Amino acid sequence: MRAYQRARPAAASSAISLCADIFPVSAAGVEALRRQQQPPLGRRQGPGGPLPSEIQRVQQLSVADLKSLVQSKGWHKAAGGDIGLAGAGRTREAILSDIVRKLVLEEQVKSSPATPSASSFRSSRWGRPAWGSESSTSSPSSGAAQMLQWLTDSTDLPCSKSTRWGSWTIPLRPVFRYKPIEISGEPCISVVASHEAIPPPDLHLGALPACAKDAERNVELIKGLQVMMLAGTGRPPSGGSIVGLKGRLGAAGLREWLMGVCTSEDTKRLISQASDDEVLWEVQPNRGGGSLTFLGSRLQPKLSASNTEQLSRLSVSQDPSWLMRACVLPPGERQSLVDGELGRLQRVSTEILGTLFPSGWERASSSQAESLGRSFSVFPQPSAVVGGGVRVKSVGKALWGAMTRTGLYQYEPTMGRQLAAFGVVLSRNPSPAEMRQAERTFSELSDILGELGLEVSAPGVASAGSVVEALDLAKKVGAQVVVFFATADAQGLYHTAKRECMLRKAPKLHHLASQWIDLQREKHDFYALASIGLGICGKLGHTPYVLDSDAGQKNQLLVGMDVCHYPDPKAAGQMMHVVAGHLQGSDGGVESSWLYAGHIDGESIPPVVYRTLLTSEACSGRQVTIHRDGRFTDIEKKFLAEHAKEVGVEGGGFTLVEVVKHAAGSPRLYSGRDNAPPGSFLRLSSSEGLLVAGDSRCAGTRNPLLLRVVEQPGGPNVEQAAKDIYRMSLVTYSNLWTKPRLPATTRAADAAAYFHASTGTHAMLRSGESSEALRFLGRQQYWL
DNA sequence: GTTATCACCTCACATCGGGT
DNA sequence: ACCCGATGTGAGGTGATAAC
Repeated sequence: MRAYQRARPAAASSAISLCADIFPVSAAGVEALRRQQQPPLGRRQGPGGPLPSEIQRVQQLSVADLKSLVQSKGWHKAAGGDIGLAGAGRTREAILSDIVRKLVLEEQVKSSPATPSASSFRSSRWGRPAWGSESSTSSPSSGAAQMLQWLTDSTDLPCSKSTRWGSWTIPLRPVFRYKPIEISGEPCISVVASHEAIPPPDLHLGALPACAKDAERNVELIKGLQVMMLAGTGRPPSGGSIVGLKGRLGAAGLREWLMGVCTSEDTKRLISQASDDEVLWEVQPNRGGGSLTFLGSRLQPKLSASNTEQLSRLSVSQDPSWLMRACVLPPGERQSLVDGELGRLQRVSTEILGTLFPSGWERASSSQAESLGRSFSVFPQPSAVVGGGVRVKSVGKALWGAMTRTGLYQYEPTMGRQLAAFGVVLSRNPSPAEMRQAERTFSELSDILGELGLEVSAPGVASAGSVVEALDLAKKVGAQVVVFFATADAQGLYHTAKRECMLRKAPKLHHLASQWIDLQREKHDFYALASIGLGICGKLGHTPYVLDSDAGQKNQLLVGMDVCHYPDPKAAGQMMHVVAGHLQGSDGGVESSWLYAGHIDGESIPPVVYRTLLTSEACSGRQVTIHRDGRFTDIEKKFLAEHAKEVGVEGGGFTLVEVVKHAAGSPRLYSGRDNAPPGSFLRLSSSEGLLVAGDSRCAGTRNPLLLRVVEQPGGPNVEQAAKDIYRMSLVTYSNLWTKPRLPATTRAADAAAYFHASTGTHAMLRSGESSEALRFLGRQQYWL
């Protein structure tokens, strides 16, 4: 009791403390560095010599060499420069630091936005959609970010960890990327850390028994293996893939032939030294050209995702995902890595770091003063509402328990609680064991649906040799949902089954609902079955739960839009576009979903699509927010501004929100040393922000979404937009136990577009000669 | 059953520089 | 002004895993 009383105020008062891998820089410091710019060099240095290599060279020089370099460049005090060569504190380290600073500044001048020759900013992925401020073409701290990037890239970073693979220890080297970013106009630097695997020198084909001793036996397994070719002196390794086995070096004439072919002296020496049983491989270079012959010991297997599986088949390691897992960075580790690198930079170039961060570098965090600290917030998690208006947590056992006690929020009125289900094993000749397994799963699933308040009527599980046969049986019994049990010989029928169900009507439904269950997978436990059951409810058009209303957002329409392009099955070589639109209320309840298939000029969603979806009936007197997967084009913005007036949208305009899934390396958000909780938000400007959504418990650091609100009449409100998106991320009928990262709006649009493309139904919806089609697809969530 | 995490691969596309 | 290859970048797909 005492402990409870003590603990509670503490928990309530200490609102979660958030921070991000974003570091405010001193505006004065950035400006000072800019002013120090020297006049551009008379001659332009070759583009092939990026600064890092220059710094790398300089770092190896002796004190004497460093001093003479300073003198030759005219940087020493005697020549009017600002680098002292002697006196107190003028250690090698100090002089080196000054030289590095000079080199960095020189390079910055060459590619600064003011210099016409600069191209790196325009082509940079950060050049155009500048973070934090869309209006400015280049944020004030972009030069600072580049400077830090050069400093980091100029050193071979020590490997921070390693992973075991077979008998090798593979070092993992940290990689850092710096970007300019603004928080409420304050210049900052964001840092994103990742890892890359460095193949050790002794890891080569000659050292893999399967590719050396047993090479002849494994040729077929080894063909296609991606390798790096260690060419002669100076040349960087280039990539290629194994196309065949040439033979052993000792075979008649091979050594002499290879000696004659090779030009590099180094290579010739290696060949003459190699033993007779060294294997020679034919390699097809990725660059093109004819295949080349290499010594096994001069070929390193690529440590890449696609290659690890093939390597694992060579029985070096049984686990092909070792690399991926080793590279995952838990939040605490990621923070330490970033801290360590900034600390290292401070030692390498005290002056630059000191100018950018006069009072030491510190993460932007919610505990900071003024606008910086207030830019962080955590949205409260809304409750879910189930049958009888009961409110519960929107995820997991609580939600399940509430739905089983008081029923779903709404059973589709036309259907009520009755459900005709049909189970069928897809196999010409199912084994008794397979039938038993299917029957048991089907009955468990029926029980689950019963718990959700549905009165399931179902004949026993049948079997059918084809999808059509199965659906004819389903039709006879008036089934509204078909559960397919797939045996080994039905694996390829998934898309056919989905397509046929989509195209068939069912009693009281737009289309037949379907569920695919793979009998080859291990038995479905309660968690899986509960998710399947919930999914079936969504596919039937029921509304299992909605969200508790958000004060102030009473009458809102949320729209998700997604555009995909796919090859047109009717016109070879042409692309067709699939636009999916998804309308729901602010409580998450589905209102309707639409699909457009046809050709599109550019990336713009055709006006006819918006005109059909966003009618006056749907929009009049409501606030309407459109979530777009990707960017709105200018044409769309212009059209929507006009259209909003026509349909009488509240507030005079649509709220347009761009949801960017993979904003190249979004800086991560934390709560202390842990992942930031879902609902965490960092406001970057009036129109941009980073949002953490989803509650997956992966080991890694969560990747926030980048949200951008397009300018609008009432002024953009990125906070409200982020709140809506967080709320919508809590609405899923496909899984009871975890929440996705994306809002239901764009997720539904995305999934629907993918569904049609993968089943081929996007082309079939076009009737007759028409090259395009716009269809209303009802409220059933067939894409689940 | 679904979900996100990591790096890399491939493909498509834009842009740049060096020519003519 | 135009072409062409080189270069760089983005999007989307890949696979194992653990959690509920």
